Order: sequence, then structure tokens, then C-alpha cells
Amino acid sequence: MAAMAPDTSDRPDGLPPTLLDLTTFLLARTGRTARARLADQLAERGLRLWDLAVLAALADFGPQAQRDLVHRLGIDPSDLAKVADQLGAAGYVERTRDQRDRRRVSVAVTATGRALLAELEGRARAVRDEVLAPLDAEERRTLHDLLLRVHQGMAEQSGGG
Amino acid sequence: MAAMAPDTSDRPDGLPPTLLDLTTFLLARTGRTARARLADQLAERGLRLWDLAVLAALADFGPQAQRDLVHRLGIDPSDLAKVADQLGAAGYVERTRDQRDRRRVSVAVTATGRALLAELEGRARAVRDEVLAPLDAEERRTLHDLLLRVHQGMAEQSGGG
DNA sequence: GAAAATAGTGGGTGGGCACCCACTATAGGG
DNA sequence: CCCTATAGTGGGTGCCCACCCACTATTTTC
Repeated sequence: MAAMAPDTSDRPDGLPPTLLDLTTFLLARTGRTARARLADQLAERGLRLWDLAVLAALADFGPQAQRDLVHRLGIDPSDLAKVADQLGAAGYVERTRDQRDRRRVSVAVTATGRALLAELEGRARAVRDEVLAPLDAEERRTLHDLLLRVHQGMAEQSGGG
Repeated sequence: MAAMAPDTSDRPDGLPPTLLDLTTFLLARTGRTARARLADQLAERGLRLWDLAVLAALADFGPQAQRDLVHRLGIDPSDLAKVADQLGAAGYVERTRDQRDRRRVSVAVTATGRALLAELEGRARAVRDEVLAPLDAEERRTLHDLLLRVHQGMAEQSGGG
């Protein structure tokens, strides 16, 4: 693909070099597209990004109180309540009162939830393959690594390291 | 900074590995943060991202009709009208009826606009230095290059290359 | 010169996301 | 016990963004 002569006139491309020189802009723009495509995939299941994050956290770290999820994911407690509520109604998670501290609601992912998560991961990988099409395997690894470190840096900055 | 022992318990960090394994997710998340910080900088001048894009396009490609900007930047014509209107009111651009085709409005960046653009570029670079703090100079170049190619791939995909 | 296409404008819509507050229930400290 | 802090919930707000439609002015086509 893309072996034809570039016809600059009817391409939506051709962003100003000034913008393309700004890594901040590139990161923002590619990130926006990636997010949008991922969100589209989730939307096909009636889900949003937070749903994926919550499922992943529960699968990785096991059942835990909402307060822990709030802390770990940096989501607003009130928003999490809604997400958990919806996931619970759909049978993807189970919520039980913690008997040692009855203020707390412990959330656990169900088998159905795990299956959903696996599917979502697949969709996310499909999006990645689409988005990172121009890169070969090693470049993808490099990009992933760099982004991971950038992300960790961000976490430290806002987390007050 | 960040020379102290990591206290995993009160960090907003610790996202689920499942998520950190998804490049799509990383790209989306770092992109979101980058965008937010850039938007913050622009907001200090009462501007939004499109304002920067429009100024850059005019500076790079010279005066042109709104339809060209629409085409080049992929912005909605109606939205561009508003952006151009605001930039015009603030004196950053000048809008004149094209005398050869009086339907068209030609937009040109003013001297003030160029000065503003220069300042905004500086702010964007500052954000970049903040966001890419964990990376050395060569890694930043690599990241920029990879993102640029990813971006071009996206443009081809949606532009029907 | 009538009809169809094009350029720009104004107004409005819907979705997502972050954020905040008031309130209930429970726990823990003195 | 009373007081304070914590956990969760429901409801609501504001921002941004993308998108769409109706309308006017102008140009192009036949």
C-alpha cells in the first residue's frame, strides 16, 4: 500500500511542520486517535475506558475495596461507584460488603468479567496493530518502552515523588 | 527529586500490568496528559488547541482561504469560522474577502500573531521537556521519529491513501 | 439567467470526562 | 457515648470536542 505517487492536494495530511516539530503535539494527536479507536472498540460492548481499567485492575490485583481502586487508578470515587454499578449489573464484577469494615464494598471480577477482559485486550491489540502499522516489531517495542517510561515519569510528577 | 525510597502504598501509580502492556493504552494515556498540559498553557492565553494549529498553518503555508485550512487541518468548517473569528478579533489574524472569488475569506497571520505563535511554541517545548523528562536527547529524537511515522500512517489510513 | 455547486456563518446537539457537593452508613478515638 | 474520620452513593456542573443543519452569498455550469 501507499506505493502510488503522493497527491498532496487531496490529502487530509500536510499538517504544518511547525506542529509536526512539537513532540507534545504529536503525542497529543496520536494519543487522541489511539484513544478514540480504543473507545470505539469498547463502545461496541457498551463500555468506556474506565470499565477496561477497572476490570484489568481487579484481574491483576484481585478483589479489593473501591477505595483501593480509587487510589490505584486515580479515578473519582463517585465515578467509580457508577462504573462498578454498571459492571455489576452486567455481571462482570461482584460487589460484596466487607464484613470486617462494613463501610467498604469489595469488588471482584467474575468469570464472565475475565472473559470480557480477554476479549477487550484482543481488541486493544488489534487497534495497536492498526495504529502502529508503519512500525516493525522492534520499533514497536522501542516505542512501548519509551512510552512506559514517559508514563512512569508522569506518575511520579503528579504523585509527588 | 524522586531520590527517596519508593513508597508503593501511597502512590497513584501501580496501574495494572495488563493495561501497561497495551501500547494503545499507554499512547492514549500519555497523549491525554500531554494534551492536557499543552491545553493548560494555551488556556493561559485564552486559546485552545485549534488556535495553535491555525496559527501554525498560516505561518507555515502563508495566507489562504478557510476552505484550505479546513482541508489541511481536518477541522470542521463551522468550527474554523469560530476560531478564525476569535483570532481575528484578538488581532492575531486578518481576514479579507478574496476578490477573485468573493465567496472565499482569505486568512493571514499578523505580526502579533507570529509573535504569539513563537511564544506558544516555547510553551509547547517547555511541556515537552516536562513530559519527556525521563528520556535523554537521543531517546527523545527516537520517540519523536516513531510518533511522526505513526501519525503519518494514521493520516494515510483515514485519508484513504 | 436559472440551476447547481461552493464558501462561510450561526446555532445547536450529544458524548465523554473530570470534578464537586451533600448525604448515608459505618468505624474508631477520646 | 459523642465526635470525627472514612467509604460509598446520587446528583449535578462545566469544559471540550466533534458533528450536523439551515441559511446567505457567490460562482460556475449549461
